[in-house]
Amino acid sequence: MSDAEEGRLERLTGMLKRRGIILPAFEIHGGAKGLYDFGPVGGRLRNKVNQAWLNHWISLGNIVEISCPTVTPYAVLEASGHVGEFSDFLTDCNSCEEASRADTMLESHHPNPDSLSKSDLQQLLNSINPQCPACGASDWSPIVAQNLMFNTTIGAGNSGRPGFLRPETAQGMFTSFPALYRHNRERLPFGAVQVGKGYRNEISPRQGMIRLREFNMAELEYFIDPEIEPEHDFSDWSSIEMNLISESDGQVTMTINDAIGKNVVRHATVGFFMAKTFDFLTNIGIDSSKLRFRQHESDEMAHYASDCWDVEILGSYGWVECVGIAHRGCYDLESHEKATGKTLRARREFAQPKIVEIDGWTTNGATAGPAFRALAGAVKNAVEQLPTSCQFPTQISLENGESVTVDMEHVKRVQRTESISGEWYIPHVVEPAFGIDRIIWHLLDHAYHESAKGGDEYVTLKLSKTVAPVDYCVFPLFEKDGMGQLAKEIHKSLCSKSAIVSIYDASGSIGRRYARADEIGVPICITVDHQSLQDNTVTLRDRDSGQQSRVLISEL
RNA sequence: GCGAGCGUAGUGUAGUGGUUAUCACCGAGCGUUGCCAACGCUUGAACCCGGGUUCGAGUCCCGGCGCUCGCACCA
Repeated sequence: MSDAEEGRLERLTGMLKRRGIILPAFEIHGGAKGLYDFGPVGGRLRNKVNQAWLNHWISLGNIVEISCPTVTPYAVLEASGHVGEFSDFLTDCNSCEEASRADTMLESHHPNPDSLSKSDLQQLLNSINPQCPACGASDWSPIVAQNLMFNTTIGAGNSGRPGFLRPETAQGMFTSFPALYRHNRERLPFGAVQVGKGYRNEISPRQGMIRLREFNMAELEYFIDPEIEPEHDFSDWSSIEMNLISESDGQVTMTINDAIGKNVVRHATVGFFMAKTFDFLTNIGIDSSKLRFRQHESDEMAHYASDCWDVEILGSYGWVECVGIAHRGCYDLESHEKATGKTLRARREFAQPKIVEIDGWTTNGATAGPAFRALAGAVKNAVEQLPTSCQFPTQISLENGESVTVDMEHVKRVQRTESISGEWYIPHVVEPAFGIDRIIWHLLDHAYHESAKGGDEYVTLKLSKTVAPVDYCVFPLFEKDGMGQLAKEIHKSLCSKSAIVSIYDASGSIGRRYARADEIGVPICITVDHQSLQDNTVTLRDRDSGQQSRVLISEL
């Protein structure tokens, strides 16, 4: 990062803290790494982003919103693979005892240290022996694997059982698949969305909002039948060229439709969600020229995924992954099925039912049991192998070499016709997963504009109207002659409208008040002046152009 | 935390140690209707988990987990 960029970043984070958008949490107690507050302005911003996200997906028509607990029993995350796999490789500085991630320290010495095994990573660490980012020493303890989940105990004392705070919202959507399936009238495809908190006990949180220990995430799990070719309409994006970094072709620019046609994007539903994600991000104010899709390398992708694209956004910390769109196959549902023995499947009917004839023998438990005692199980197995034409009594030899006589009273005929009308299969899942905090960070980063105004530095936060935390500021030119009162009335009537936030501000010069409003990105300022008292009009000032226009109060 | 009771399809349930695990509603498909839970045919779905006793466990025993009710506590 250049000095100029570093200066901008410092001024931006300073402004965010000063104006109550994003600030370090628990600061009066010394703060806590990786934990941030959304302040009085940021809280509203976060909510609007979450809401815009939900609306964006729910409008597809086959998506439902659910909300699952963050406290999660051990067994759930064991089944999902998180207990075993979800860990980072950690090494301690022997000089200052600061823990660091071995892979991140070696990033400049290996193309993808994240993919290395523990022993390879240890070898690389030994040969490079990097400096400790905290104290500068080069003396490291052996690498240990550290699980990234916050563990907790569900219930008190001896009756408590182990659990974790969820590291992602997804598992709750997989475990409630049967309810979702039935709710959706047993028809695929459908999806479930959830916004909420996730927790990862990061070893070294840094870069502000980029790596957090408690974070806001928003995930869609979209369930599809792998045997049905997906049909998506890409006409909305036919003229939009997207920046793609593909595993095989490197950096390319093409429409999403072409990318699917050329198999750069391997699955149409993944491509569809990439396009929808592009829309979402640009609608809320991400600069499309600072947005790219990067395909995971084979060694970077989770072993079960068949294709995965990250959305990376360019900001003060470089290109940062903010969204992951993964084709997860049947891995998740299958894992929970194996762990629980419950059915997590969807059904497809055959065009024609299959007819299966069953005709043979089995034992009659009520007579064969007492007759053969300990051998009853083996006799049953042997009898079920007998041909339909078998005559009783008959002599049969068992697996253990013994020979028994089976009478007619020990057996019964099994004869029926089964008609099999369909089959059960495990749906595949395509999952777009959004890091809301990272997206909000980049919204702010992209919206933050510095300019010179009369020799002073002037800040405008050019947030999109869909996410701007404050919709209107109402200013009386002066708080006298009834202007203050009229302005308060306007403010009050705006506040009474649902989903509208207005701020009343009468302190300081009018220019200073515009500047305050611009700094938190208020799109429109309303000013009550002398003329307002006579003709019931006010001036509307547009944030980005500074243009003013007069409108009737009744038309606001 | 204490005491009592209970865990069978999505829901509510039946099930003398041997059934292809009952019934109803329900869901899906097709048809007849045609506007606020209609009808017919086809079809789908379950014994909480783990041990034990037994030739054989939904059923008996033990442990775990969960739920309900009362008491205690509580945002």
